[in-house]
Amino acid sequence: MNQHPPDGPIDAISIDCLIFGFQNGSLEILLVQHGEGISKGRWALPGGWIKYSESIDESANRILRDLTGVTNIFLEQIKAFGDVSRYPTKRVITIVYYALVKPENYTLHAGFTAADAQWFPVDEVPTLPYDHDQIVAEGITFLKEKARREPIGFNLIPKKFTLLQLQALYEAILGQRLDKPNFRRKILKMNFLEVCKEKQTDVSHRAASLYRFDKRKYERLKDKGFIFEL
Amino acid sequence: MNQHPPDGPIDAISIDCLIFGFQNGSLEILLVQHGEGISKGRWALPGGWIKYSESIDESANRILRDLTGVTNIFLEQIKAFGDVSRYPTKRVITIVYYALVKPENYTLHAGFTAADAQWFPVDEVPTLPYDHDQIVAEGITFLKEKARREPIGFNLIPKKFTLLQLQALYEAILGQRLDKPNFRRKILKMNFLEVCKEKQTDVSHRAASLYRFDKRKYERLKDKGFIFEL
DNA sequence: ATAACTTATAGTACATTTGACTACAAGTGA
DNA sequence: TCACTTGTAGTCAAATGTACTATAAGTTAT
Repeated sequence: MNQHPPDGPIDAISIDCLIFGFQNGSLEILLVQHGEGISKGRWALPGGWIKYSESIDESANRILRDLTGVTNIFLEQIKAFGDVSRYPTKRVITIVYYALVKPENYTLHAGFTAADAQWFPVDEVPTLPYDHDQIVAEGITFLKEKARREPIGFNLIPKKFTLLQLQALYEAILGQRLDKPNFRRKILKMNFLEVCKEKQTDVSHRAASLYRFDKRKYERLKDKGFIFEL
Repeated sequence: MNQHPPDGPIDAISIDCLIFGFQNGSLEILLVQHGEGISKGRWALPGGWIKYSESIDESANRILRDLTGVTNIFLEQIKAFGDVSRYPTKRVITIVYYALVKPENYTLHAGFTAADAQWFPVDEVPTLPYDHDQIVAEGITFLKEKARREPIGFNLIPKKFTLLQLQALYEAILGQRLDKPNFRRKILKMNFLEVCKEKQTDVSHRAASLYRFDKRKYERLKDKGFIFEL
């Protein structure tokens, strides 16, 4: 650990981030356009090198922060990708993280080697270089599974939301329609949603109640053996 | 990729293997005793370095094969572990794989830098060096989740098995008792088990039917949307 | 003001699944 | 033949899932 500068890169290992957002009723992914190097001009997953002085989790957080200005968000490792020829110029193994953010909270600003940064709906993602297509595909599968069994969806919508918004989110993630009354009943029965006093505004129909995800309640239930399952 | 000998090690990244077996009614893990180096004499997870010429999956398979003589088994990546100080002498990130094997099929032979290799019941695993305790703990959690939602348990028992054997396996993995008639009903209803004509032999009671896991049937069901769940 | 429309929210009825059981069958060995 | 062990089938109430219908509470057009 001493023969390297602590903030130097370990150039055999990189981090790539799958950043999911929910906008206009569909699930989106954040891509950056390379401003230099062999993939100049192409869209790819935001990524970077791990430094000697930081853990891989810290590294992922730093890279994401530098690319989006976002801190303190839901960020978790998926797995490592390490085919021999996945990266053209040398042997690089990459560790993939995914994050869930609310796009409206952030203004994108391309930094470092990125010429641009932009959201793409998951079904309109262009062909990506390296093995990023494979990473995106596996990441979406991973997210679907995860979202079904852990209440992570709340990271994608505003703090206060209507049940229909929540339902629309899950329909987008899972790729299937859900029955409205049944969805309401199921999710309310879980007992970790709290009704706000406020109601929806600026809608041209009956205003729906706003709800809030009560993380404490959820944690307490989980400790007692409750398992979220959509 | 050219400035390195293809079979040289990438010494910033290693592979560690969590090899699960089912024996004497309990879930066990394979450990090796280090024969040299700073951890000489201590038990730890079998692991090794990734070579420039092999993918990480191939690497895991090779390491496992060299340590156990086993090929062609269920082997899958869990995730990477990369805390800064997880390894004492230098910065090493490790990618962890897990495998499910039938211990009775293999004779352990310690190789390479290992002085010995031995099975330990999961609740009798000694304190391990590095972050291997954490890896084992996370790995067991991972296995529990996985076993509940994918029919991987069949890799731990003989091709032909009784329903009670299968139940005992799941009780060991999940760490809870299951009701016999209900377990039978549930698993048979899934329709991917096939009754063999044979029955159990050498038992001093009514012989149970032997069953076989029909992978083809399972795959067909899965394609139709069926989801295995314990 | 009222009708038409949209979404919210409540409720119903039926099928399926789960969980805790009981009962009986089929072997073994004393 | 009886006691004992394990295998296998079945029962029943409770909980859950699924496909609906119905009504409430607003908005907008007439």
